[in-house]
Amino acid sequence: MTKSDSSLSENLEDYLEIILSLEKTNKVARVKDIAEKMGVLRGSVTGALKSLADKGLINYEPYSYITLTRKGSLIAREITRKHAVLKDFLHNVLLLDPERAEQNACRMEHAMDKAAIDRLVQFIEYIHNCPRTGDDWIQAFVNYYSKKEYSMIKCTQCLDDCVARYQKNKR
Amino acid sequence: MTKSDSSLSENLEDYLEIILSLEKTNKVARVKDIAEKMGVLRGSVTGALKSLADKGLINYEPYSYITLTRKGSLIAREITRKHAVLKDFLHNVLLLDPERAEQNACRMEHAMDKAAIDRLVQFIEYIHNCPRTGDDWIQAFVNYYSKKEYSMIKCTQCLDDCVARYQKNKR
DNA sequence: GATCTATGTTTGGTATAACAAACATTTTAT
DNA sequence: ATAAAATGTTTGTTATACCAAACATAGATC
Repeated sequence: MTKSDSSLSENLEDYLEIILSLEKTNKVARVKDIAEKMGVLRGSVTGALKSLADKGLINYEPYSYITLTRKGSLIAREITRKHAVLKDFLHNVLLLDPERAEQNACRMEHAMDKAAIDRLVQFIEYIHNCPRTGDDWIQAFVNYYSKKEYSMIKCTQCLDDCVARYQKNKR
Repeated sequence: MTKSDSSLSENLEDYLEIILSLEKTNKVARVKDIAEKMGVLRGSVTGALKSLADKGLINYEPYSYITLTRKGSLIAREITRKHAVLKDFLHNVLLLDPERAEQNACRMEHAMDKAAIDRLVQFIEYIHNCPRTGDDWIQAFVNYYSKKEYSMIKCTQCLDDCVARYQKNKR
């Protein structure tokens, strides 16, 4: 495996991700649509496509449609998965608004390796499955961060509810 | 505020962060040390320093020592804070080993905006302060991710312990 | 089937960021 | 005080990635 195969720039990762999403909706990707989604001019896309083709990640012939190779598809799906996981965490756990979650996920997807993402997935799962946490615990986070002084007054009640819910679900 | 002021490349952010850390240990930063920490040759540093000086982020005269301006210091500390928060989360919450936590934090620090980091800080705090979670809950995450099948057998005991600990701390 | 329009490519130029190696300056040691 | 060593800078080249605008091709319309 040559260097150019293993190390993809963030930029080229973005191209792959976009090509995958276009493949899903349109079967194939077109330069015009890629340019639009990347926010660049069509001329800039051609260069990127040559680079991706060199690395064996897309099937590309000038003036023809673009599809991902097996290898390109694997990478594109990996990045798309990272994106989805991060957006889920930012929006549904940290409770950031959808736009901000999306913007941050777009950049973070290039910064985290597989081990970190995999562990984050397990962590999100843990929150949902552990009887001590769950969705209501996440919702209670709103009370925590939205108030200057966190009121611990309701903790007794909250803990009781948590235990009661567990007992109820156990049987 | 001109464009060059507000938008710093990840690369220049790294330089600022390194200059700050060198200032802390050596009062001033030297080209040689910056080059070493950045993993580039000395020649590459000079160009970056000119760029940072242009943006008013460092005090720089050829052949002289380098210090951060007020503005540069603010940005450098902001990035350093992001780095610390992320490393803490990756290592002490997701329980990634220190090296991997560090590597991921290095890249993520450029990807997350202030709102996302601030919310993450609150989330970490919430985990520590909420009676339903806390340090022992994080430790139990090890059991969750390290086993193929998560055993819910000990949940009753864990929940009881959690309640007992809360009652004990309350008085 | 020729023409027009949309789409894709090429070319020349810009900016960032690095290296290698020649060169300049500063500091250290004799 | 001078020579040597360490440190800092410059220059020319490379690679990525973009734009603008000229150019080429393909598809749609008449």
